[in-house]
Amino acid sequence: MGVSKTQLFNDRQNELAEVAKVLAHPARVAILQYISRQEECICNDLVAETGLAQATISQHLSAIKKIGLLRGNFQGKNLCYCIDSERWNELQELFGSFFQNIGQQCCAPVQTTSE
Amino acid sequence: MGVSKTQLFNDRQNELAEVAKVLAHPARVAILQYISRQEECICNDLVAETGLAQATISQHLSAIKKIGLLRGNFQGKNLCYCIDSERWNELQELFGSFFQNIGQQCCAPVQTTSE
DNA sequence: TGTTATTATCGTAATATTGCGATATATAAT
DNA sequence: ATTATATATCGCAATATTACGATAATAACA
Repeated sequence: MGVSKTQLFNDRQNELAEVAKVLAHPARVAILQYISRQEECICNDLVAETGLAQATISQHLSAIKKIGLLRGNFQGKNLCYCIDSERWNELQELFGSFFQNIGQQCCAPVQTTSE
Repeated sequence: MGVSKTQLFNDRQNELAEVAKVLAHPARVAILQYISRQEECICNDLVAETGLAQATISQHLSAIKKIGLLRGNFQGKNLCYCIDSERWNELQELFGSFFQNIGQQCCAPVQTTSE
């Protein structure tokens, strides 16, 4: 098989999983962190920074782009990447409320008093 | 290849990716949400709830367990699952600060004034 | 002990991901 | 147009994930 049965789950669950999949590789985590640190966005410094091949970095970038997190624009001669901050906030909210909601309910102390 | 080069990244990046990998499937997202909703933890209701086979659910549970999020104890006759709330808070913090840190820096408005 | 119900593990097939070299595309400068 | 540099895409091999049926292990009860 190997195919996730996404139709069994709701949109929110599928979106959260989709985004988590992008964060599920340390290279992409590192790329996001690196891009955010740069005043001027970057290009293929990521190759030097991470030690991965250029083709591999490009692939990771396109995964990040696929969920709407990456913006690229030319600044003089270089193509500079940049995180879409609006989308970032959206995802922060998505994950934030996910952790919050479950955290509030999980392992609530069992009342052994009246039963 | 197909092997992630984790040695190129730091522990925090690898842990975040490891956890994200667990959240990267809607079934596991749904399982976490379902478990947290139940007063009494659950057993194989997840099979009925999700429509996945029992073996598949068990696999997903073991992925959740692998990152320390699952506790199981016998309550009467049934094995009942429960989220480890201490670990949950830890991961909430991990993701929270990840989103926060990048959110603060990303796409900072370029100062075109003095340059 | 034997039965029933629940959960875990094994084996396997289908599909997805990771990584990279090679190559194509795109942009800026010559 | 040509060259140099940066980025994207293709094709492939290795590995990982997903799903499930079959089967084993576990626990409560008769």
